[in-house]
Amino acid sequence: MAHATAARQGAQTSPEDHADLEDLVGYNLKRAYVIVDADFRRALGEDGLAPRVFSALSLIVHIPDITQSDLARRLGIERSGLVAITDDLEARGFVIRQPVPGDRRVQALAATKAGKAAYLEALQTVRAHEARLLSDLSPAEAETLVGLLRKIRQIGD
Amino acid sequence: MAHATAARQGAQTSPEDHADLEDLVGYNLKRAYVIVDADFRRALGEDGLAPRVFSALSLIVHIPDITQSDLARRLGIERSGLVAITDDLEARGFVIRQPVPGDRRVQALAATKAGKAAYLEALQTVRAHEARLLSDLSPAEAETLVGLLRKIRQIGD
DNA sequence: GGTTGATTGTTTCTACGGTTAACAATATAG
DNA sequence: CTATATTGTTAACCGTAGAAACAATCAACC
Repeated sequence: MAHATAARQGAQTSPEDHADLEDLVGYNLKRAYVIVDADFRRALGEDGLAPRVFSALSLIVHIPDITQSDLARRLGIERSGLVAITDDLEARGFVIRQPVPGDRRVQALAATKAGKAAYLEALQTVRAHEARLLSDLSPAEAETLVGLLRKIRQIGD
Repeated sequence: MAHATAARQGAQTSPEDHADLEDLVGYNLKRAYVIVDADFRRALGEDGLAPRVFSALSLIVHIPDITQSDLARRLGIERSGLVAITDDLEARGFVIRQPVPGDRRVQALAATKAGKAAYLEALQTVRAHEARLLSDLSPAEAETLVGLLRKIRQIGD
C-alpha cells in the first residue's frame, strides 16, 4: 500500500524506530549464536574441542562406524569440510578411520576408548556451559526455544 | 541390495540415542543460524548487501550521524571490523563519512538519499525472506522466538 | 565384461567474518 | 604540559565454510 517516499524523514530517532533490526529473527539469531558460540569455546578452553568437532564426535560416539559422507550429511556440511574435523579427532586419538570390508572407498569412523571418555567429559562441560549461560531462561523456555529452532532447521532439509 | 556388512547403518541407533546433540541449545542455534543466514544472502542476491552490512545500514539510517565506534558497540563487533563494512556502504554510495565539528577524530556516518532508498528496498526483501522462511512458525511463535533470543543476547551485554 | 555413471575421501583454492595488536591523530584530565 | 584515552585505520591471523577438481572404487547395464 501507501509506502511513503523513500527518503522521507529519518530525522528524529525515536527508540522504537530501530525496531526494524530488533524485530528481525535473523539478526537476533545471529547475535545469540555469536554469544553462545563464544561461551562454548571459552568453556572448553584454549585447546578444547571446537563446537563442530564436538558435534562430530557426538555423532561418531552414538553411531558406530558412521561414514564421513553420512556424518557430513547429518551435520549439514560438505564432505570436504569433514576431513579437517576428522583429522583433528584422529590427531587427538579420539577417533580412528577404519577400512570397511566390502567397500574400499569408505572409511568408517569409530570412537576410541579415549574418545568416548573425552566426549562424556566434554558433554558435562557443555551442559554446564549451557546451564550457566541460559540461566535466565526457565527450563520450559529453553525447551520452547529448542523446539522453535528445530522447526527452522527442518526447513533446510 | 543391502549387504549386511560393516557399512550397514550403525547397529540400529535408536532415535533418542543422538539426543545429546539434538537437545543442546547451541547446536540447534547454529544450525538454524546457518539456514537463515544462507537464505538471507540468497534473497539479497549475488551483489546484495551482506547481513552485517544490512544491519549497519539500518542503524545508520535510524541514527543520524552515528559514530563508527558507537555503531560497532551496538552491533557487538570490534571497531576495526566496521571499517570494511563502512567502506562497502560508501563504495555503493549509500553512506558518507562526515567530519564532525568539534572532534576531528570522529567521522559521523550519514545515509545518502540512495542509501535510505536502498535500505527500504532491502528491508522489504528481508521481510519477505523471513516471512517465507519462517512460514512454519505462527506469528506468535516467531514473536516468542525473538523474545527468547533477546534474552540470550542480553547476557552478552 | 567392458563402458558409463555415481560415490567416497581428499586436496586446493577461495571467501568471509571476526579478533588482536599496533599506529597516528586527536581529545581530555590532572 | 604531560599523561592518558579515544577514534579510525591497517595488517596479520584464525576459524568456518563452500566450490571444484581428482583418483580410487563401486554399481548398473547392455
